[in-house]
Amino acid sequence: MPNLVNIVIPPLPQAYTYAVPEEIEQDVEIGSRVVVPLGKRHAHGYVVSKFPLTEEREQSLADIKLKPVSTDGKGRPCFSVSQLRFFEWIAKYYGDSLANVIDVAIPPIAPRKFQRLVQLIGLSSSASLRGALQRKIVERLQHEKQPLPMEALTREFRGAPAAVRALAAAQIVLVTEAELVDQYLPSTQAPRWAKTEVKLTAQQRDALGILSKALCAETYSPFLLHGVTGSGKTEVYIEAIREVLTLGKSALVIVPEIALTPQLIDRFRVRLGDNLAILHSALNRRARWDSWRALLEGRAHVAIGARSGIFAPLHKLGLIIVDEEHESSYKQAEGLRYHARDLALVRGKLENCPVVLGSATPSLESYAHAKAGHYTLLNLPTRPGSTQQPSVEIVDLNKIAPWDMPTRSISPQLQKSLLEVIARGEQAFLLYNRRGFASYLQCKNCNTVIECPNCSVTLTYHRTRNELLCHYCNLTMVPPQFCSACTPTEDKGPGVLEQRGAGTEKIFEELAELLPGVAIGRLDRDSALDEQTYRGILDQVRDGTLQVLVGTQMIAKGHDLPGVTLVGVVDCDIGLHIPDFRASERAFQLLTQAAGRAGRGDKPGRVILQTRIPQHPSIRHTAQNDYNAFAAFELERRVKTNYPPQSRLLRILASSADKTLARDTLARLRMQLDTFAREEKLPITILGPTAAPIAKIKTHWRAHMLIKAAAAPQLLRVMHVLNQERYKSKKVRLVLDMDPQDLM
DNA sequence: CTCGATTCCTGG
DNA sequence: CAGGAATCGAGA
Repeated sequence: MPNLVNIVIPPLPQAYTYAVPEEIEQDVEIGSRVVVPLGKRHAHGYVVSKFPLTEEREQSLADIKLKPVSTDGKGRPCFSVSQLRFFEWIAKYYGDSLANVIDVAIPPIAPRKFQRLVQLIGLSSSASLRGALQRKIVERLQHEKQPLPMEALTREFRGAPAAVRALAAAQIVLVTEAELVDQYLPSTQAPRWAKTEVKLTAQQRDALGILSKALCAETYSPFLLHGVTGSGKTEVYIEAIREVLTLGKSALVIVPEIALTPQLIDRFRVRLGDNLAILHSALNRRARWDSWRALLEGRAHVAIGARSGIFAPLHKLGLIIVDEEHESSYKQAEGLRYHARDLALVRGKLENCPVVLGSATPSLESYAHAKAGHYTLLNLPTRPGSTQQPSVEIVDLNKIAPWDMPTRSISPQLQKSLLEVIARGEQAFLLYNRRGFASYLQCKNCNTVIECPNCSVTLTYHRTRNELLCHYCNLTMVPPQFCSACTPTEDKGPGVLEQRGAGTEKIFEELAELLPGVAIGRLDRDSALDEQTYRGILDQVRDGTLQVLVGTQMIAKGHDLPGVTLVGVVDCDIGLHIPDFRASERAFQLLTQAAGRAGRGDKPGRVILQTRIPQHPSIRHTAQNDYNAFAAFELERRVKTNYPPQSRLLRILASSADKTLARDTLARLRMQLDTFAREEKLPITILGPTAAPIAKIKTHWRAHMLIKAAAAPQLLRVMHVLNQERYKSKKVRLVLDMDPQDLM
């Protein structure tokens, strides 16, 4: 009787049963990547279960003809059994297929690449060398300690292959075949600034002490490390990881994509050695696959990765760290909408290991868990050494007459501080969380605002490109001079379009006017097109080439630039008036993180918050540097309104090219769910359907519905019902988003 | 009625 | 997803 296996073949949602030929029995394990005949072709799949063919199985499989699996190569597993349990949990929780989870979790395999290496073996009495070329090659090899790739020799000397062949025949050189390992290789030498040994502060030692106990225990234990900006959370992480490694276990570190820089990696590598695998979407295919295999084969014991790093194949996981746990970018915004921080906790539970969530501004979800005693709270309330938290001043824009403003957006107070900072040779960050030059163009005559033809948003004017740009579908157009919506009138002529609302480009211009001769830079998605330019701009701040940097939220994230002593938030109110229950929380996090960029060196930092609502909790508590007060206030509001963390949410987003179909579909589903909830006595609240805040994106009309429940299991039952309906109409796309972050 | 295009459906 | 079957619809 042959053994059978269930194979998942992404993107096909279900599993298929195949027979295992006896010859390759040992090569087919859970997690093995196999080749299977599927219809008239061959496909790649993963083994997800293995079982013998019994009588009853034969019955249930009676109407299908079993085909055999085969392996390509060794058939080593791509993931472990415990990872499979994790994948199954994810599939169930997010209402997706196991196949899709595996597809998202496993990096695409890269074909192995080999290179020929040439090394010197025989003694090179020059007498035995024939020709100048052979002599040159031998000379070249003598200067190298390590074997040289054939490719390099060929590049250097024309006709090298033939000469090497001759040298090999004469036993002077040895040519070997080696697999080309294309892993991430940061600077091999420790960078100047990276300290190999660090003395922990008393606070850091205390936090580490509590963690240490848990590291030995082999049980799930979640921690919330609440450390103010600049308090040195990374040092605690690194020391904890070192302990994990001495226990013979492995550790996983998740950081936001934007923080996963060569600098950070060097910092870890200097202290942890080459034991490190990096998982990063910017790595090429082979490098990513190589990191994966290094972990799988136990050659590396620490993984650092962005969101998708949570799937890393570590053995004997002893610690999971999620840095900046409040970052909403940990939630995948499309496809499998998983939350890496939430999954870190799930994985910790499945693997029986501690999980550390770190942040200066914890999410309310994590704060609530800590407060309820579900997580152990670790505090780093101050910066190490003599470094102080910056002093914060709120500037109430209501109290300043427009004619007293040095420029439209810069207050006298901010101007004064900027001038002082520049005079002292220090640097300033200005946060303005909006791209472009003008948010929209409006007709002076008829007040029509230019909107994107595909999306229900205004087009932003970008002056450096001289284009109107849609931030949702990337449509660009040449800005028209006059309004096309109204007919020109006798007295006024055609409708003139006015620029309204500012963006970073506008603030940049105001600064240039205000501070002639000062080197000002801009950091936003438009100026930092790729990793390179992004690093470049920050390096210019680091080396003092730039004195003032204006930018979007990009400038608020994690940089440690000692020269920056002033942070100005040009308009704190952006983002506070959007229809999202997390608006206040996000604003507080952004403001506090931005403020945290100031005064990280020896010089004291200063923060200026410009606002028209100075009494707003997000702004007030940022100014007082009081996370706990803000969190307590906001949590109470969430309790009153029954939003997370008080409740759990499931969002159902419908979109369709037809203007009413999306909403009608949801209305029908709502009736169905109402009935279901009544019959099953399911305590849920359904909000909507309503048009989504952005009613149209890329010509598709959007409607949504929110389901609230006290706990996840109720939402999972709803999800199950909806999944039946999900693919019934091709004209409407239904997205089920568990624990949504984005409600737009 | 026919041919090519388009949609639908299945795969072990 | 890919391949084949079923269905559609324009042209003869």
